[in-house]
Amino acid sequence: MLSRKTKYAINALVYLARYEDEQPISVSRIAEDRHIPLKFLEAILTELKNARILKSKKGKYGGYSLNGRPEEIDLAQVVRLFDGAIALLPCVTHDYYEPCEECVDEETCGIRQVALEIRNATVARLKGATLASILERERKMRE
Amino acid sequence: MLSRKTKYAINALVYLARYEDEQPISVSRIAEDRHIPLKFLEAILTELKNARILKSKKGKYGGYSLNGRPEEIDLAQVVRLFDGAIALLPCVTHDYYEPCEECVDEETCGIRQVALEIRNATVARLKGATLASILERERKMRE
DNA sequence: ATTAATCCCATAGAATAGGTAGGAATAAAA
DNA sequence: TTTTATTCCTACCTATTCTATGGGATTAAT
Repeated sequence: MLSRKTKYAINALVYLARYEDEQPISVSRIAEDRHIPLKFLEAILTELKNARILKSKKGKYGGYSLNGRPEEIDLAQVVRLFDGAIALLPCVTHDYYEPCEECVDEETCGIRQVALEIRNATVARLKGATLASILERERKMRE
Repeated sequence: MLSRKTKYAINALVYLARYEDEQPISVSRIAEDRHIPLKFLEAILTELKNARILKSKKGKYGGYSLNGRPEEIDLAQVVRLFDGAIALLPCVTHDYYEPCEECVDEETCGIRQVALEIRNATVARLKGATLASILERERKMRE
């Protein structure tokens, strides 16, 4: 399951994409509109900024903006940032690779194969889930 | 990522399937062979027994046995038992269903669709990963 | 009786999740 | 130049979950 942090992050990003032309948007506006604890969201947006997914503008009338087009920002990036590896096992991740401590022989590990297939399928879908595509889906469903 | 508990459980189950004709097998044997902390494994096998995935025989020469054929026991059952829901969001699980607190409109939620597709694909693969199929994969790979 | 198991209950340290508090720095507007 | 609205920074806090460990009661085969 995704952590609250990740879900809040996704919600905030979708919000920013939706009101793209009103950027920069303040943390407090997003927090109120999406019912996210203010200070918690502040920390989340800071992380997104450090990861260069968002950019910020300080001072009055400042706030956060997407650092890139909604087509370029996808859920794989966000999930990895907050929840770490997407895979079920450390030995099938690309970014966070580590052997399984208890794995006697990685080459012939039957669980590993399954985990690898699941990872590949999941990553592909998360990468396909860009902010743009999420907004598009929502638009279609509202009809 | 799967918890250690789940990984230990899977390892123990594969071990039992592999030495099916030597059942019942004691906790201490599995713990030593697979390098799992004894008392921790004891608790894990108790849970598997309560879930009727294993059965036990007390006293000398006792131990644990699979409660069913290796074709009938799959990773979806095990993962659900120890790590809970497989889905990324509570609103797309079957067993543990809960709405997302912050979700304004579940019907038109764009993230939900993605999460649902991922869940379906993942569950299908985990259900396909029976103990029998895992052993079969390992056999093939050793060639 | 002895031995080798499971069963049962309680405890505990470490890490993580989720959230809070207060104030400094910055920048636009009045 | 003061006010106002914002991000930035640092520190803290609590509850829960994860990963175990310890001791002894019960059961059953030899």
